[in-house]
Amino acid sequence: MNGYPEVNAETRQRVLDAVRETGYRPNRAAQRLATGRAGSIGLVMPTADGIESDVHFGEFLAGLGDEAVKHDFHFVINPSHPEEEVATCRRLVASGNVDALFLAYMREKDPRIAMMKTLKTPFVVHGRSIGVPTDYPFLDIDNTGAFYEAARLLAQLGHRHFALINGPDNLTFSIRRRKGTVRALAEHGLTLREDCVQHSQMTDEHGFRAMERFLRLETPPTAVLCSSTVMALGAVRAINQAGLKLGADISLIAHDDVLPMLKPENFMVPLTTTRSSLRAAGQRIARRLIADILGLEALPQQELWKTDLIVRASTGPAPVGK
Amino acid sequence: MNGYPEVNAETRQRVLDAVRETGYRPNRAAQRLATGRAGSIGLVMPTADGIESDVHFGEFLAGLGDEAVKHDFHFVINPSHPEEEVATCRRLVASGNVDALFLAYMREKDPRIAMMKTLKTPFVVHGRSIGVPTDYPFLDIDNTGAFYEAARLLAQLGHRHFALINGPDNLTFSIRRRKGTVRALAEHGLTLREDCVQHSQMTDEHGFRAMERFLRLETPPTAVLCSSTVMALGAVRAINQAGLKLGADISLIAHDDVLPMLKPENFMVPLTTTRSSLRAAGQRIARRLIADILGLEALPQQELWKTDLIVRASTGPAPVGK
DNA sequence: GACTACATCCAAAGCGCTTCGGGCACTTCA
DNA sequence: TGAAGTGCCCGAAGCGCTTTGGATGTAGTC
Repeated sequence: MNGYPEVNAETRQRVLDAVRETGYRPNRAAQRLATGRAGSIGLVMPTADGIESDVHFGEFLAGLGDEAVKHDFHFVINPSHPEEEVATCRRLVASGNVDALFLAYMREKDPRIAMMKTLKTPFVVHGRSIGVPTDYPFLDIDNTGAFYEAARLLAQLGHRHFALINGPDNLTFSIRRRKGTVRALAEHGLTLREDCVQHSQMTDEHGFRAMERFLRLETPPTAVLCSSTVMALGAVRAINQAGLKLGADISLIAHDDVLPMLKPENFMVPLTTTRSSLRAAGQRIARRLIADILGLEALPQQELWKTDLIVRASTGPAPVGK
Repeated sequence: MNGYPEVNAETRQRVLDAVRETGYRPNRAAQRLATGRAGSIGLVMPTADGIESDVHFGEFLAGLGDEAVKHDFHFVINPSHPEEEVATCRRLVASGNVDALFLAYMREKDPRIAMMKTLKTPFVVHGRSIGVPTDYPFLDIDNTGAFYEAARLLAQLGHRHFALINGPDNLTFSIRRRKGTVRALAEHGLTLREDCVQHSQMTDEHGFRAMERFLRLETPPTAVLCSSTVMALGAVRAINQAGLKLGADISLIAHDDVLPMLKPENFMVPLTTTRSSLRAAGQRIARRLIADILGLEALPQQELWKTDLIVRASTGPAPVGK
């Protein structure tokens, strides 16, 4: 069954027939015990009572799945309180249950990376940390670049007052997006005011609340960057509710993870976006992990994907006099 | 380490100390091989290139995780093409990799149930099938009742023309919701016209398209039932775009799975909903599965949760003359 | 003092698989 | 004709754990 070269074709056929008839499946646990491998990718899912789930997680998982199914791999998902991720990762690997680990939700100086480097289990990071040596395998999108270009476009359109509706402030993608924004503004002699920045889970409600808050400011922003189309949803609602015209009174660019659930082109005013498919990232990471485990093709260890800046109707020149 | 009663307290302490010092973790594969169990719940994730991922899946998973983390259980997720779910389930169980299986996305006469009954592995179904004996463990919400009551409320408000924006037509929750709707209408001498029904994946875009289509009809509906707040999002947009007033010209009730990402109370016009927390369902199912595996408390094998009908501003009396 | 009764500890068996080194039968070559 | 080689098959070892039936030592009993 395992493709040894010295067995007779006829004998092999007999075995295979028997397998089919009896519906035999090798016991994975025994297989793993004997070989040390069993076709599984481990991941830690941050969750706990009261902690909001993240839509993006499911989409990413779908991508991992697309690829995994092709090689008969499965996932071992270890739920964990977000505070205990390092310990959970270590335990997951030590349990000998997984052939490789996938790491996400990177933070600044993320301790998981150093920990993983001490082990021999292959891993790939989705995203990148900050403040630790960049010598680990990762796949990230150019968050800094994406938001730099988005902010630059808005600045070129004459906008002077910016706001940023961002993801959680401890995650590195948020940090980089902010950095990219600030850099673009600086080049135009502008700054991002502290009261025009929101960091939170990426839900509709947080987007709405943030935008509402911005619009109550003495000098409200005319240009808004938004870390997710889900947050943009809320932001747009707040804009409408305030009687403002998106793309005229106020411009907005959102990052689009290409969630099938919610497409920026279908917004009442189609959104200008920085785009990068989360699902594609999942597929790619699964591919790399599996190639690594199986010793197939050597794929690049570090990848930084550019995002697309797609201009639609939600951006326009700054309103005069603002 | 495994709590045998005959070992000296002092000896045990020595062992435990050693464990701590060396960071020893039992190999799960070996553990499973020896005991036949290893603390894992299996689930099959329907996915494939080109198949849209489902937001609801992630939320449900979070619920499972909340509970699993308390007992140090993990999940084994086996991605599978939706067409091959039965085979994948069988294989997952046969692989001896999971202590229990969780089944979702139930269809009519779902073959997975009969298959699982022939095995000894515990399982719980999320939802219920139709057309097979109801003697298997499940947790479902009363979809028929939910949509019956929602439709009845709208009928009582004087609505005569109904539409239904539903999930995929092969899933039983969709079938039951439709049945509940039809039943309520029948009691008021009304029918649900075939061209006022939409079955599709529950995304914003499908909601929008469906609503657009309905509004182009000669006699457009004034009352709309919607299987998800995500679809309602699109539907509401179409309503706005047509210049109609939600809650006045047209009434809408959506089913709310309590997704943190998108709250019906935050819609521009807050949505009337039938509510049942998907995450809570996940927690409960994990609880039942784990109790079963560990032989803890005996929990009910079949549960049918009522939904809440929460009236907000998206429903109102039928416009006169319609 | 011999014997039973405990309290502990330990060693062997076995979970189901993979790997690997022999071993058997047969062929080829000098 | 014997040695060397080849094709194929199979049995034994071992992966790291749990379980269990002694074995060992000590205390209590008559």
